[in-house]
Amino acid sequence: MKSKITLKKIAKEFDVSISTVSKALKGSHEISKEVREKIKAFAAYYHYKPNSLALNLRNQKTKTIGLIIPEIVHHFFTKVISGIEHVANERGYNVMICLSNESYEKEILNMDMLANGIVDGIIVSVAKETEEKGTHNHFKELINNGIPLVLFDRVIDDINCNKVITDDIGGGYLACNHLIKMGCKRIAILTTPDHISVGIKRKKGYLKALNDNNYPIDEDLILKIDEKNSIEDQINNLFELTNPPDGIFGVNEIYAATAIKIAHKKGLKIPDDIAIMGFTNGLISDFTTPPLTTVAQHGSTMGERALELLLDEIEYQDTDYKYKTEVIKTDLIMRNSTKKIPKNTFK
Amino acid sequence: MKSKITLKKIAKEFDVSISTVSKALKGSHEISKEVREKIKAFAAYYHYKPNSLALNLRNQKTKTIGLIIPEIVHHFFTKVISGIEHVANERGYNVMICLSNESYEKEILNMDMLANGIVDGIIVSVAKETEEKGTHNHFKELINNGIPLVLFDRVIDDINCNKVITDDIGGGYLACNHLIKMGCKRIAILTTPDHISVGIKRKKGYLKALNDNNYPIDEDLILKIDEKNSIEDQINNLFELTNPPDGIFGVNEIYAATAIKIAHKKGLKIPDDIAIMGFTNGLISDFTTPPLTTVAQHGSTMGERALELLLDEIEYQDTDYKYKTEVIKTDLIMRNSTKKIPKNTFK
DNA sequence: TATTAACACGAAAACGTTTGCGCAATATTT
DNA sequence: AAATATTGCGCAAACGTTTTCGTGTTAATA
Repeated sequence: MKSKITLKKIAKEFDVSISTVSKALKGSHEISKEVREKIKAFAAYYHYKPNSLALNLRNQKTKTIGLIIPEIVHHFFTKVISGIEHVANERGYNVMICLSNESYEKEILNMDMLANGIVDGIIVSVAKETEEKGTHNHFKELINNGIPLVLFDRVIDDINCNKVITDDIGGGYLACNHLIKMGCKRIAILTTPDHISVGIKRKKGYLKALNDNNYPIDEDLILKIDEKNSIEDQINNLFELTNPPDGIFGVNEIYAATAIKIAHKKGLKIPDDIAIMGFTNGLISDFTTPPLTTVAQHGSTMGERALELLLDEIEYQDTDYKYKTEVIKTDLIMRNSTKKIPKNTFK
Repeated sequence: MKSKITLKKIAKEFDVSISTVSKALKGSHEISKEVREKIKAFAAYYHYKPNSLALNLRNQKTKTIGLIIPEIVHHFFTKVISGIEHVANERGYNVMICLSNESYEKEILNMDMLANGIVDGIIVSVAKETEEKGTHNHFKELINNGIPLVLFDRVIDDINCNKVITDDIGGGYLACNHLIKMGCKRIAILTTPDHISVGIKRKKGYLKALNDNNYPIDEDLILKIDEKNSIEDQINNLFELTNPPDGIFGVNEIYAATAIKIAHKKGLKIPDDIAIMGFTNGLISDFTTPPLTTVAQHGSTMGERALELLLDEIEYQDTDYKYKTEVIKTDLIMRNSTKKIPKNTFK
């Protein structure tokens, strides 16, 4: 276990100064060819690599950016990470990923840790607990400290910074509108409690689609799922209604896939008896029976754009930088859980 | 955009030396109570936090560990990350996650980057390309540089370091044996090409189970899937055999779930006509129809153990450290894709 | 031969921290 | 009053790097 080779050790080896070694390794013509070559050879032999900490300290930048996400066992966030990694590679940056576990405390802890010189900028998707609490001082402080911040997916309106969001309203509209086109008459939505921003927006799109098509709004068909209790039990109640839905829109993959599961148990045929849609084209959607029609939200594009915005801000020279909010459009992925069955032509 | 507050700036503010400020903030009694208090108050007001880079450089350690995984859009690895994060939090470490994208080059790039003082140790799951290539010098160099290394899941036998592996052979045995118990007579395996270590091992377990039960080995039933071509097409061939299988063991979730998909298309009933098993209890398994019986490999436990081993090595004081290889047992998760149907009692 | 140019290298500061040691100035003891 | 103890603070080194400036030696020019 020999310790790392440094400029100092090389300098001692040849009885020259540290600066000579540094210059030699950089190929400076200040240093005679002879000395240059032998130092280079020696360094190569011992696999010399400049210590990053020292470099970062000197340069006052780390070429590393921090990413704080609520959860990692989640397909959407892994896609975002892929997108971020992709751009980071291209532009010579590293990524430090931290998990908030949806906790307000942990989010602050992570931010404090990253903010102490470790990273040049931070990308965050806000934890549920923070959204619920509505306390945003840690973000303001970060910005005050001059550390560039980009919020994505779950953002906070009154923080002034770059943002990348999914067109959740448009996606909700897309989903509900599709179910209407498929001939559904009573369309339910499986959504989140009211403090989750993306849930609210997707529901907004759903309501708009109903309105635009002159469908009545039935509160019985709006199910706000509380994840502290059994998701399956809560969705099951929907199927027990005296006047049950013939179309279901789940605002995420799990809700929709669980609905499929229950429909199977009830002996309902999908999509004939009931059509089911999801949101987020994740791992599950393609392997349910039938495969889930869903709204794709392009996680990796979001990641790419988030990092690009961050780096633009970091590398911006002038003083008149203007923050942007980018909206990433969603797309409908048609599969068989909502297939249109022409009336009276089947059997 | 005011820049970060430092000891130097505080020192200038009160016209004292940097060391006075440092000591005051640490509550040293060397400094008079009066001065101590006013410095503390000032620092608190400006949210002073010591610069991590400087600290790390001075202490010659970073309390950060590096993690290199081949892929992140993969449930198993996200579970491992969760486990690692969990232990890291408890023991005051940070985690830097890097993706090799299954590429040999990128793996080396990541290792080089991490090795330059940024981290105190590294955890790696080897990229497919590296396994295929069989070149392991970068690992040896790392160890030579005195940087602790832990390999997990996909490991290399002739690298001397701590390792955490799944009991892949045992898991393969568990799966195949279960299918035998369920009454299957012709059991196929969907596995990987021969250079992927975990695929080989799971197949080994499958072969052992066949042997132990005096089942013949039929090469037609051993399908090595080449992911460069359509997985679905390759599996489909299995169903077209003149003497097709009545049980299928996929060495991962995707292969098994794809088999289910094809069985549905062929109009086969699962598990009555054909039983199907997976490996890895991921997101998909619970949402297929019927839900997949599978072998759970406890990713988060693996992550936890990997980091614990790494930190033990990092924090070890004496010179007689001994490397360990930990084998994490697998468990059978019974679901309905392999349900035993008692003969002649159904319909 | 005296002046200047070119060459080859070293010293030192800077990034932000911590900490052992030294040294005044005061306070306490003989 | 003299010797000693205590208090309160600063200096400087160390971590590893880069880079500006200075300087001594040799070579080229006037």
